Amino acid sequence: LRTKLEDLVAQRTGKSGRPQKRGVSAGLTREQIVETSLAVVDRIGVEKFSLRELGRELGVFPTAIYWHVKGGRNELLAEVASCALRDVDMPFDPGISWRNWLAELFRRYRRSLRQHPNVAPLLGAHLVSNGGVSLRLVENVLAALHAAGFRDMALADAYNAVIAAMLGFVTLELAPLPGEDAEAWASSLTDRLHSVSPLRYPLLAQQLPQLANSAFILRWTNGVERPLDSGFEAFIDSFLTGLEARAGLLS
Amino acid sequence: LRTKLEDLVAQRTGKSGRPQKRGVSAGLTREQIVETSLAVVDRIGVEKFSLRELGRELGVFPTAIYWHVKGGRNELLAEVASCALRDVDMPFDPGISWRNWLAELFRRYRRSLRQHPNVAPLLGAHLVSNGGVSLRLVENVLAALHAAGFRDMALADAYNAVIAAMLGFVTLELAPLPGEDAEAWASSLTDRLHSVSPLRYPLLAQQLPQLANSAFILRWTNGVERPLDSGFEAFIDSFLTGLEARAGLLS
DNA sequence: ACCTGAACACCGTTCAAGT
DNA sequence: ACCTGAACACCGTTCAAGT
Repeated sequence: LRTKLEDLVAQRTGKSGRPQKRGVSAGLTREQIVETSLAVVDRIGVEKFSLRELGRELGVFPTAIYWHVKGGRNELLAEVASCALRDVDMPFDPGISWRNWLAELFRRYRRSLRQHPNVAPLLGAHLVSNGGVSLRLVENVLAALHAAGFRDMALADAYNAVIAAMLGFVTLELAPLPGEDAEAWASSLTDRLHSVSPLRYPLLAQQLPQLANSAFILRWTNGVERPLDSGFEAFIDSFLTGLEARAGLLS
Repeated sequence: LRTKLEDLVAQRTGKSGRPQKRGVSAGLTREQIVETSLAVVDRIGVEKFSLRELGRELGVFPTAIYWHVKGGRNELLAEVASCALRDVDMPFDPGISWRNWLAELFRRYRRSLRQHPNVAPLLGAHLVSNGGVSLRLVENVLAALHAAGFRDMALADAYNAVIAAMLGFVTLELAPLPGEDAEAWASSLTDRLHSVSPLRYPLLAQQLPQLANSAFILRWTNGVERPLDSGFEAFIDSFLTGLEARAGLLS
């Protein structure tokens, strides 16, 4: 029954950090909080990211954060997402072909996310942090598609397709492993693949050398350790070729 | 200091459910647990899904679940993911064109996930639950691509592109809203869009009627309330047209 | 204005104990 | 075999209090 007290003690004397400078302003700023949050997410992932851990890192009580960012954890993660995409911005250059411009955008987006892979689930699978993509980038994509000839409804559809293409592959490629029992899960998957029946799954069994741990659904390592470069290029090439064909039909 | 006691009491007397049948086997089965888990995820989403809530729903102590599923929460969510995709399976029919077969697969996948939209983040953004897609489905996709002429490395790349296309759009379309402050966040986004400068963002401002709440990054509602049917069709049409062109270059 | 400190209502998971 | 019950080590968030 005294564990509660111990909890309270642990609140300030966590293994690593602890609040210091008693009674004096720690001089927190919103930017500092967001940047530290990104660093923490980079280190432990969004699943395990907590305001208490962030407080430890900053040397303040976790509750101090709320004064600077009212929205708490959610708002912080949205900021982290847009922070990770700082460098993706790319002015649309009417000199270059719209297709090449989009291809370059896709590659830049992937390069940026590879610097902060743990942010991928935020961008790909949560509405809020979709706001991490800047309106400037949206405008530029619209400009590229406008140059391609898309208008009105066709523009909206093409836009949605482009954003899905930009986020989709990379979200999957960088999808995080299970937090704890990663190696147990990995070995259970390799067992399952090793004992795949060539009768029931002939192609899978035959192509396994090229596919195991290098293909979606069949891998136990994500894109950080094992980038899917050629798959990515195949994907954006297919998509953009098709989009070009679509643009050609626009009258 | 007595709150700990109250916590323990609350453990069995949660608002809704409570363990009954003292001392008698509750007759849990793994299937029952997984199906109830899916129902709970459908109701409250994976973020808020907890073993304690699941225990309440099942009328047992949350710790009882560990006897049936050793892996705890992670293993359960993986099962939930594969459970949600039960009906996606589709035999490859060599009679139909591989392109049409893939298009139909994409639509089936989307239809299935629309029945369980809260499962989308699991499939799109976490390595484990990628295992939710059955090996049968993998084999069939390989068969379709084999019929298209892809071999070896080109097959692996095409496969990765196809899976990314299948999951990517839908993951984004069904991305969940922020749990709590959804309406606060929504109104802040609408404000931001309403006050978009036509000088800095000419296309965005002009196309806003078609884009607001219907386009990625610019919406505050997900695909459950607002399906992006035509965007989806544009996406898969572009991708498949490009893939077809790629297949044509194969020698 | 900015932060501490206590408190509330949650979590996942382990493990001994009951039946 | 199957479940209870207690315990441990965590969470996010609110709010009064300090300075």
